[in-house]
Amino acid sequence: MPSHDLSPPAVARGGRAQVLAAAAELFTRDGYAATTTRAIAERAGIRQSTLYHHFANKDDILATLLEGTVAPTASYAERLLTTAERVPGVRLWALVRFNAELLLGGLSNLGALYQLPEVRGERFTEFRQTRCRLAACYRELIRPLQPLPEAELRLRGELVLGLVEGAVAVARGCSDQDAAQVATAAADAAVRLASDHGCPTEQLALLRVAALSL
Amino acid sequence: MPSHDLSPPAVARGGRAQVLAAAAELFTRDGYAATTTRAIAERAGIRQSTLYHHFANKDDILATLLEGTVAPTASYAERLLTTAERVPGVRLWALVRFNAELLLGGLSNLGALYQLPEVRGERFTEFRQTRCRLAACYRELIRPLQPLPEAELRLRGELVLGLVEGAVAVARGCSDQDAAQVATAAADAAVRLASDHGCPTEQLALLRVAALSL
DNA sequence: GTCTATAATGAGATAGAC
DNA sequence: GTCTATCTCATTATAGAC
Repeated sequence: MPSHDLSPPAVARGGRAQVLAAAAELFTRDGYAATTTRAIAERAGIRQSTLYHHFANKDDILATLLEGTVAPTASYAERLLTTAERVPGVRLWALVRFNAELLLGGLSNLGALYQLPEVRGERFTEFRQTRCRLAACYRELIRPLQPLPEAELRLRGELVLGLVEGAVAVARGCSDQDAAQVATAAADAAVRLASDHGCPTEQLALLRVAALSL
Repeated sequence: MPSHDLSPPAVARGGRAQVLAAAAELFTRDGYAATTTRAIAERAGIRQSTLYHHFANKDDILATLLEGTVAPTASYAERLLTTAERVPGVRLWALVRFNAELLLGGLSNLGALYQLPEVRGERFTEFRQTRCRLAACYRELIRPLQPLPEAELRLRGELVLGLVEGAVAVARGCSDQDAAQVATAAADAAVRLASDHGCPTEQLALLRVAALSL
């Protein structure tokens, strides 16, 4: 056999992907601590003990899930920073929209799990670092919208990031709003939040078009 | 003895108040499910089983805690609605500031617990209803800032409320920011978020003064 | 890679003396 | 109103056969 797995992430029956999907649904619906490994296994169509063939423990499942949502967003954000878009706000809108859609659009609202106390553990170092990289990108996209001392930029960046991750809670509350609408609303709100002078609806419409064609 | 307790909520040694304070700290630090009744009791200076003399069960402790933060805020909000303040935004600023300070300023950041899956249970009906009343107040304070169809007003209200409750997560991240600063920043952000045209820093300064003297 | 079986632990809650 | 003692049950994780 080769020294590195060559085909691990294929969607197999009862495989890793099934377990992750099941865990995502249950973690977001019932909470992490309240979700038992039995419940995950049952939903994935395997026995509880078989989980430990795919993952080292329960934390490992959560960490995999979180890294899976934050890593693509950070990559997207870093690519975004290399593009030459002159109009301030367009890239921020695009990033928030991307971020919110990824968090909301999947099978489950993984964003709500970012705040979990368990995430302070060691197994989640990589996740936290990637999220820091993402936060830095947010700051770079806010900066041209509003000149701000570094400390205040930091705070504003965290508020915007908090708004995005908090949008999942909103989506839960408004049952008749679908994910795309909430993601768009979050992107609008983020741009408004970023700058002191806000952003009127007409200008926002232009921003959206530009952002969607990035 | 009288038919109703006449002096139950006094801060007694090992009493209800001690238990609540201990639970608040542990719930916010370690999470609800991960906090054991033993740990709460130990911190309150009593034995685990004695908890059940003060509360029916674990949920009962959490529900008491949550009702204790949302009820004063809803009362304040409803009083605010009866006052005659003409400048739009002043009352919204005041409410957000009050709300954020209460959530952040106590011993613990109870706002983070609002999103808990357990809160969907029956024991939390009263809490959820009070929070709905609070949300309605938020909408009434946003309305004069920005004319909006009812559905969009609803969404925007939820975003603002989410921002406030999410501010606790921000406060955790920025260790060098104290609660008052974050609360002020949240109030600023909320006013900016509420209206399409935002709110420049100078105008915000006037708003703050007016709000603080309400 | 999945299973059965079970170990090892710790949880919430109750009983009843003082 | 607090204690000691304990019940009952569910949990994570492991061992080892197939």
